[in-house]
Amino acid sequence: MSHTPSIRETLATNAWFAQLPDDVLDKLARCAQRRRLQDGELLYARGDQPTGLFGVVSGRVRIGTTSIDGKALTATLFEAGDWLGEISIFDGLPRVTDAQASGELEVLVIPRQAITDLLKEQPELYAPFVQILCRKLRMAMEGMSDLMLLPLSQRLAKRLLSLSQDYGQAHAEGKLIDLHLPQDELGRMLGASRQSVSKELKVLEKRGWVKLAYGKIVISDSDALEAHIDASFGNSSK
Amino acid sequence: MSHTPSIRETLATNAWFAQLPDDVLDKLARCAQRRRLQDGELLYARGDQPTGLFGVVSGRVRIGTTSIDGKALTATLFEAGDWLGEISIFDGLPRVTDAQASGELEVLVIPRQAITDLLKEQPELYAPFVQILCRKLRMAMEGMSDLMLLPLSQRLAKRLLSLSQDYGQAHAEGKLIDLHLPQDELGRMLGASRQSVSKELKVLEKRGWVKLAYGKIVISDSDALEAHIDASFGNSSK
DNA sequence: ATAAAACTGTCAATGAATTGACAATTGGAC
DNA sequence: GTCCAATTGTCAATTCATTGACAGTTTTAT
Repeated sequence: MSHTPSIRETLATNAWFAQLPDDVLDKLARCAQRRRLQDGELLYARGDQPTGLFGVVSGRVRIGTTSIDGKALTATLFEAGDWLGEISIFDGLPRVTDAQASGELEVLVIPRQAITDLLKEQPELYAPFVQILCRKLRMAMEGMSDLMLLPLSQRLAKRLLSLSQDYGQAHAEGKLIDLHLPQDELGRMLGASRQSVSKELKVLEKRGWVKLAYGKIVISDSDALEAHIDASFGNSSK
Repeated sequence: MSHTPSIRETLATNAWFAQLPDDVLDKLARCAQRRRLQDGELLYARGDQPTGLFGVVSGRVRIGTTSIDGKALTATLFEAGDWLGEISIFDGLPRVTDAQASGELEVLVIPRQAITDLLKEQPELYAPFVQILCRKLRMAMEGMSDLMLLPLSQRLAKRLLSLSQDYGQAHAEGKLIDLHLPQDELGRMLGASRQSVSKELKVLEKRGWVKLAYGKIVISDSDALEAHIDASFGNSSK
């Protein structure tokens, strides 16, 4: 295998960290540690005291919760380059969600202390964190309103488009989403059962908007999906 | 009527602003303006460019969205002493929600420029804002997971408890919630129809946990409600 | 190459919530 | 007081999604 990047290098590859001044990066790199996890292992669990901020080096982290009766929900998936765990870092309160390795995972951990010290010294570094918090807050609010106001069919279309934007690869017949993302995980992201997701996907396929394969989805007509999201029901017929 | 408090005084009555240094408060007070709105008037609408940060002096603000087909959702209600509109202030992006006066409303407006200038000069003032953002983010995530995982009956119980904590007044038979909060508004907060809310409320009443009256709700057994929230279904029978 | 595991498609039965409709009640305006 | 508007209670019909079950397919591990 080739050269393993140093912690300092890993930090610098992230768009968000790259904007920080060099000396800050050095400092963070010095207290950061690597950690490896197996598939399914928990980075942290709901209710845990906050330990640090995590950066995904390779692999994927599933952020979610599981209710008493076993029902699960997935809020987000984080990939290489993403950072997670800020909320508890800032307010010091217990974790709201579980963070679980989905597949082999390698993360960088920056201890909470390091972040809070840094912010005390250079409070102007709050600014970029505030941007992140705002973005997450917007996403959460939009997700909530979608959940209340849109039927599954439209939530699915929306999620497919967003996945194709984030992870889509060019492909002969459209944009290919080739995450390891089974329908039942999609269901957990949408607040729906695996069977319902399967059914709705089939509908979209029959309309020629997507193509389905084992573990893969190709978005072949994103314009149509886009239109589908905005369509209210009433105005389609009559 | 009695003495109308100055803007400076109004600011100081808020727990959050009161923790700011005096000179900062003076500065903010100088650029803040009062604004009065009629019932139903919009403070801002989804998609608007951000203008300022709003503080409720008297009355109530309904934060929500309305979808194309007229379905509405209420995310929060803000009362006197609450502040709203931070997200757009920080990231400069358009409003995600509508903010609508519910009843007569008086607000204080601090222009965006004033906040951003202040933060540039004294970035340590980010800290308290970050706390607010974190709290909202936690609430949003919890709301989302409730929406996906809990049946209406439990979401309702949860909301009633939280309303009684925030606004409940002591009362002979329990804690009285006497907001002007019709069942159909409750429905918009819970992502449910007015009829379903009515039905579930009746169930709670029959169990003796709440008492219903026109526009009022008395929480008579909050422990039972608490227990109801945690109860998964499977384990009740069999 | 084969078996096991993971994933997908589909169906019938069930349940939960919506919609629309209407009657009954309450509060406030005049 | 009287009337109107707002709110509540309830029902039947319907839509939407869940659950459980099972067969078929694809991948992965050995």
